[in-house]
Amino acid sequence: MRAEGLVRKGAAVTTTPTAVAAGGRDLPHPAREEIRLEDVLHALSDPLRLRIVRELAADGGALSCSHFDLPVTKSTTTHHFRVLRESGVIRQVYRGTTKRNALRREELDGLFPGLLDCLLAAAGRQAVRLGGS
Amino acid sequence: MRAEGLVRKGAAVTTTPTAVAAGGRDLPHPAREEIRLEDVLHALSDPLRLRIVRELAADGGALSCSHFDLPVTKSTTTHHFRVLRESGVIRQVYRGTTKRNALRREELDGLFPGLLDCLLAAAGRQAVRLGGS
DNA sequence: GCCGTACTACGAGGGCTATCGTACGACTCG
DNA sequence: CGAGTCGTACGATAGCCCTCGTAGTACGGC
Repeated sequence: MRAEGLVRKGAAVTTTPTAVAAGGRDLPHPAREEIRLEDVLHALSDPLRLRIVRELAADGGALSCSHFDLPVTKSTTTHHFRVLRESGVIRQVYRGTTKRNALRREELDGLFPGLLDCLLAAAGRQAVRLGGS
Repeated sequence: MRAEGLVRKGAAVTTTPTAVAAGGRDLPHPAREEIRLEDVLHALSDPLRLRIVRELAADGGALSCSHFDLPVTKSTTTHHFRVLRESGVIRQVYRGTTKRNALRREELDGLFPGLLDCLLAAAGRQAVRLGGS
């Protein structure tokens, strides 16, 4: 399928980098005031994303994407991190070949005091209740 | 399929206030232990459902579906209430031609202490911040 | 018995989401 | 430079979700 849209791209093509994802490699984050509760709840309503957030909170620092051993492919992992970033839950910063992911804890606490701790506590309780660690 | 629709309580039913309450129509609710945090968060990630829950919490009692003036049709309203019920957020009981909707506050507080209050507070803060009521 | 009210069931449409595979770009180290 | 690692972009697929309209059921009152 896929018509032969690309013909040995490395050959005679101009190879202009288009700088779309190049350049400073900045990632779009919502401003603090733009974070919406519904988006945060939706982001955390996925088991995989909730697990990511729990691990980030447990570590307290910044972890790379590859640090997580998730039962999905890299593409899907990228997708989930993007959802978390665009909802304002985490902040992503490039650092060499890896990316550092960290909770936006202070901002979230400012917007919704106590919510993050309540959610993490609830998730932890449920994990214990369901036989998890 | 409806072979069990023969409940027909019209006869000499005990009319216990708590059990079958006011009708032969029972609605399926998840047991307390079956309530999952992800489902609750997903249920509350919809603006309409979050609004319903806020009104229920503000009233503190049981409100009928038709009490809410939502910008959707009745079918959609039914759908949203069903999502809230099946996720364990609210309890629905028939009473005559109407249905009473109430938060399952005690059970939720038992499972996830403080979570509901945090969520309601966060929703209230956001409503104020966004110029709403 | 009959009608109005309150809500449900079912089916359909349109959009979003989760997942994957493949191809590609950016960076580091030999 | 070349190879390897880390992550992204794009296309595709399947499934879920929100919405609606129509038709139907249960209850209460006339």
